[in-house]
Amino acid sequence: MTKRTAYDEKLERILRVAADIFARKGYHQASIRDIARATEVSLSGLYYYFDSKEELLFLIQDHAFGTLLRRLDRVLAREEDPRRRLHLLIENHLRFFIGNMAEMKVLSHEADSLSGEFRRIVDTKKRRLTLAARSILEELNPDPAVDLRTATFALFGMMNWIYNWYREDRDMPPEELAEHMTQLFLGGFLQEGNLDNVPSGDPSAEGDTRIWSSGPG
Amino acid sequence: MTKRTAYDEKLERILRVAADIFARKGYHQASIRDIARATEVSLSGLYYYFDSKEELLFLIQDHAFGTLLRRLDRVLAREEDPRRRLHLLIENHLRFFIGNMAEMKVLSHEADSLSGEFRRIVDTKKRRLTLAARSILEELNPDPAVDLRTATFALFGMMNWIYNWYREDRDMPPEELAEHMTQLFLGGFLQEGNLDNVPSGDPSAEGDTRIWSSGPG
DNA sequence: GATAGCTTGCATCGAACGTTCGAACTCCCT
DNA sequence: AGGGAGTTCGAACGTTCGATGCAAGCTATC
Repeated sequence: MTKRTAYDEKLERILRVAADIFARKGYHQASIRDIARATEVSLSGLYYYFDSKEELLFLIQDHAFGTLLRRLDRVLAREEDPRRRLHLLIENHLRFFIGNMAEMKVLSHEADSLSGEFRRIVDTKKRRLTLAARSILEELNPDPAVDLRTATFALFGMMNWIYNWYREDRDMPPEELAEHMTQLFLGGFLQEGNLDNVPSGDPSAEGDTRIWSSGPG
Repeated sequence: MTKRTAYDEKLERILRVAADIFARKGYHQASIRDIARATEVSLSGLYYYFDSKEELLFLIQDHAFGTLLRRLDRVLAREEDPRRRLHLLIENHLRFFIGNMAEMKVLSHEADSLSGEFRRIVDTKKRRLTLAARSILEELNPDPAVDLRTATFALFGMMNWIYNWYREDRDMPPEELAEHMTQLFLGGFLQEGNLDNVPSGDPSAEGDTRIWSSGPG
């Protein structure tokens, strides 16, 4: 059924190039003229493939999120152990993120730039992803003192923030990064087994030694 | 020295209102006319307080970051224990973040909107904050297998992401959130003492499913 | 009541923006 | 060879933007 027409291919090319530009300059900064120049399609010619700049943004986001979710479903389908499921979710997320930095930056950064029906559709997909993560965390039977909402968003924060710092030529590949983050999230930063409560301030503290003093008094 | 003139107060009010607008509409979306309307200062009147829209954005970011760093210095000065220092950093960060959501959203979201000298100055402050966190993590003597760069940015991701989900009326106050995140980061999601490595796949498992395919080759 | 700092309204500039429209081109089916 | 649908284009529209200039008025301090 889904025949691969020339139309489809050109549209996908436009989406890819536009995502790059949106990622680099920001959605509102980037002009349709920029995209026309980069795609080598005329200004008016672009409007044959979408009705408005906002729809173009929507198509990028929806396509990216759809792919991410589809892969997640596929990957999670054949694993039951909660820890491994968490690891798979993180790996899937990071792999796709790093492999499609532009799209994912647009997704993270321009969430508010959509409105109306466009916004609703993307938000629904986002919610599905959040719930998937949350339900895995539930399966893990965490310390009941842990707030699940906080933990879920902490996890996504950890993962999604990478577009602010990750460099392919400098940082480890996604699979390795996924291991690190899984380990970290499941309690891996300090190796020591005993984790008594994080200390609250001790009133009998020492003098006024400023250990880390870098800045203005 | 620093006398509190009417000029200063009005400027700060402008910065505050402008931050609100930038946070809500985005920097490029918001017009100087929007800010004139909201501050009830005339269009030309605004330009008495800054020379360009970009400088206005810079003033907001620099002021917010400056305050954050100043408070951090003060708070860390009287604590030596690395765990408590980490807790203080997180608490300071979240408290300021949540108390100044608009400014911090602008800071996180419009980092790329500055250029030249403005950009340089803000980047320097950002770097100082990153290094402060990193050096505390070093003091903690973590599992040497942990990559410090990754861990540092994971921590900031966890914290900075909150502007995407935190609601004052729904979520816990910053102090409590700081405890949760400190606990989480130091290894608190699962309570169990023994954290053997995150499971690598058990070869005796089901069929040919690749359970945990990590790492290149 | 003069002086300096601050503020206003209004008019205007050039540049850039998203979008539209009718004409033209290309390709395939007959 | 011809026709029609699908695709592409150049040119232009109307609007908004950041920024500036200017004459006038306000207000507080000496």
